[in-house]
Amino acid sequence: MSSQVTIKDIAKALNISASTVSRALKNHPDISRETKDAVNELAVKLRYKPNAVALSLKNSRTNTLGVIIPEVVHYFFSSVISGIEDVAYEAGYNVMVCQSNERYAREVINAQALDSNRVEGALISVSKETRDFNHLKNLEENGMPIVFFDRAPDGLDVDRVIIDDRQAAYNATRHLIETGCKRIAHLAAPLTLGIAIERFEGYKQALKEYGIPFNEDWVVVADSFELAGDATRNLMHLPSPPDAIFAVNDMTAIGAMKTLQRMSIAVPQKVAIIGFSAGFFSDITTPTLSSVDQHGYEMGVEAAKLLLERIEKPAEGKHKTCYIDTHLVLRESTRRKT
Amino acid sequence: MSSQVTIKDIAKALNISASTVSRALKNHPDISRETKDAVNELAVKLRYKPNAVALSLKNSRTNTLGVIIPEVVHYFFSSVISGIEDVAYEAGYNVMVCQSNERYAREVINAQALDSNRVEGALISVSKETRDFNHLKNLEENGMPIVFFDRAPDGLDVDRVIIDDRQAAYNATRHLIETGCKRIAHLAAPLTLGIAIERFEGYKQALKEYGIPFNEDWVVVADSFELAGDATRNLMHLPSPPDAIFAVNDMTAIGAMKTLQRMSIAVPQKVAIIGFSAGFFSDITTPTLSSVDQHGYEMGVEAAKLLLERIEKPAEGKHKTCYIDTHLVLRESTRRKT
DNA sequence: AAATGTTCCGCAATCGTTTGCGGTTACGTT
DNA sequence: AACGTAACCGCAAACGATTGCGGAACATTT
Repeated sequence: MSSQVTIKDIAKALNISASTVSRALKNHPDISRETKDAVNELAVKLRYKPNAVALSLKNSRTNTLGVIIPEVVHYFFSSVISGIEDVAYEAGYNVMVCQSNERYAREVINAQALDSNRVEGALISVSKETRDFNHLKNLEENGMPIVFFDRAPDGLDVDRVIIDDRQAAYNATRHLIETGCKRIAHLAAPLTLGIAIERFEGYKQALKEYGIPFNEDWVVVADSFELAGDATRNLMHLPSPPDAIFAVNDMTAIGAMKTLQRMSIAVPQKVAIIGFSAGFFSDITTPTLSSVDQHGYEMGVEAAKLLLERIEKPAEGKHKTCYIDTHLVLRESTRRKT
Repeated sequence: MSSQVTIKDIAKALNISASTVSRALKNHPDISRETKDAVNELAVKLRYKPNAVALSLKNSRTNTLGVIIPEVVHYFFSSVISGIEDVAYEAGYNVMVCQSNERYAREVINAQALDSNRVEGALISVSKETRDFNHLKNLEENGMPIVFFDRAPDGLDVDRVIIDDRQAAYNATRHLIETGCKRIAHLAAPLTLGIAIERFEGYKQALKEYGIPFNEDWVVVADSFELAGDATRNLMHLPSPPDAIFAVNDMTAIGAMKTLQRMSIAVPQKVAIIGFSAGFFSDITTPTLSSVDQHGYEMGVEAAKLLLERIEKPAEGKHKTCYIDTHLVLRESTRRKT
């Protein structure tokens, strides 16, 4: 019952050797028509399925891609997974998804699991906690192709598919400026994350280019719905409160928006808000949220493609950085250009 | 470089047999202290990692759980995955996630993939298209333990972890009634899905018990943000428009809410709305959305636990249905009790 | 001195599949 | 009658790790 049908079972039942069965199933010319027919008939009758595990061992090819992401429950990351899955599926690969839950320790274990399971390549977005990349370097030194997406380790020569965070942040900030905002706050992510720094830099760059003085008080580390509440309240109680907020991600932006509404501050008239990610809930808030679309699905597709490329012909020296286009999705939480 | 270190490599380097290396690594008493030390030292030096594929073949245990879900990009499903992952991880299992994308054909392929990869058990939520369950029955007949969650095949004796959809729908509808609504519409999912029927039944039952006549015109099949728009407009243009809407899921509820706002109909004063799922975006709408919390994470945890139980001691005859508690999350889109 | 025990290690089979090589028929050719 | 040649098929090794069994070398006991 519980034991799966093997090639040997078929062989035994037909009184032939396992090799013959194997060849018959692959339509090898050495095997006679009758034998093939008999084998095939019995195979479907017994519901024979090749044992992928045995094949993996034999071929040293698992046909599996590994993925390590911080958390599936974010629209952006699950979009990426969708993109990865579609490409992998098309190419005959399976996908093994691991979550780090934004924990470094768990990420290390995940990396080991991928290693032990001999996945043929890994797609990785590092956790917020991760500062040391040795577990990932080891992976690569062991010969595992890796493509990083969205969050890549800084200062390492690796393949990565990312967005131009600085540019995107610049664009978002510029839009606020161009729609008349002058006192622009930034809710940032912990500056351990490379992308957090990039976005912060883009923000500063836009201010600079438009001759708006940078005000330290208007930059607060707050990168979640919950944290945005306090941060926003504090900002609005400053002697000189901001008239716009650029948030490092959508949930933070929404947290800020909700708080402003509770304080009866009109969005976008008094304070404009722009987020980052364009998770689809940016569509459902009132007012709807302007945001930077990161195109998660696309990113997943490109990352998986690049990884498959690396698996086919490994490491031809140079590592590659692939940029995914972003674009501003302008909705109701920012003002219109005049 | 690219080839992984095996037990044989260690054996060769130390001029001992593979068996000895294996035993040394497992601290077998037959092996002398010195040999063990030598082996262990070399093992860490060479970064030896046991080949999980070879182990799987030997033990006929892959230590992997398979999951088939409609789409990861829904908060509910990704929550479930999180729950599953945490339990699996704790028990030393890996998780292989497949998406059906709500397509029957893809679900069949997914099932085959799980079969071929010899996962030790499967956690499945069927697609909207799926009417024929033979691919899943085959799996089970081949000895693969399966636990269904949320969406289980109707009329089949299987293990499942679900919510009491009828009761939950009843509760939601009752709440509308008790807060003074009298003309309650229902935006339903296609009635191919068992859970759609159950929710519809719960809705009707509440009406009946409170002596409110059932009005066919107020039940519309619409189960997405987009579909909710038209449905809601049509409903509100009826000679006798509803004063409340019970939607089969949150996105639909939000679609309805957005549409009402665009029609300048006050929520919840003119029309109250309650959704189903309590995805966390129910928190971010304005007004915030009342909903039925399905506890996705919990469901994942329970489903994984049940599956592990079945894997340990298989099919002791009876199949089990495990109900996850739901509860009403009352927020601003419904009226308050008086 | 012989028997017994102890310590340590290797042989070989196993999991399921593939594949090079060789072997067995049957048939046709000279 | 002897040989060549297709046409079919099986043996065995390999992938990496585990494990029952047996064996060599040495120490201890009688």
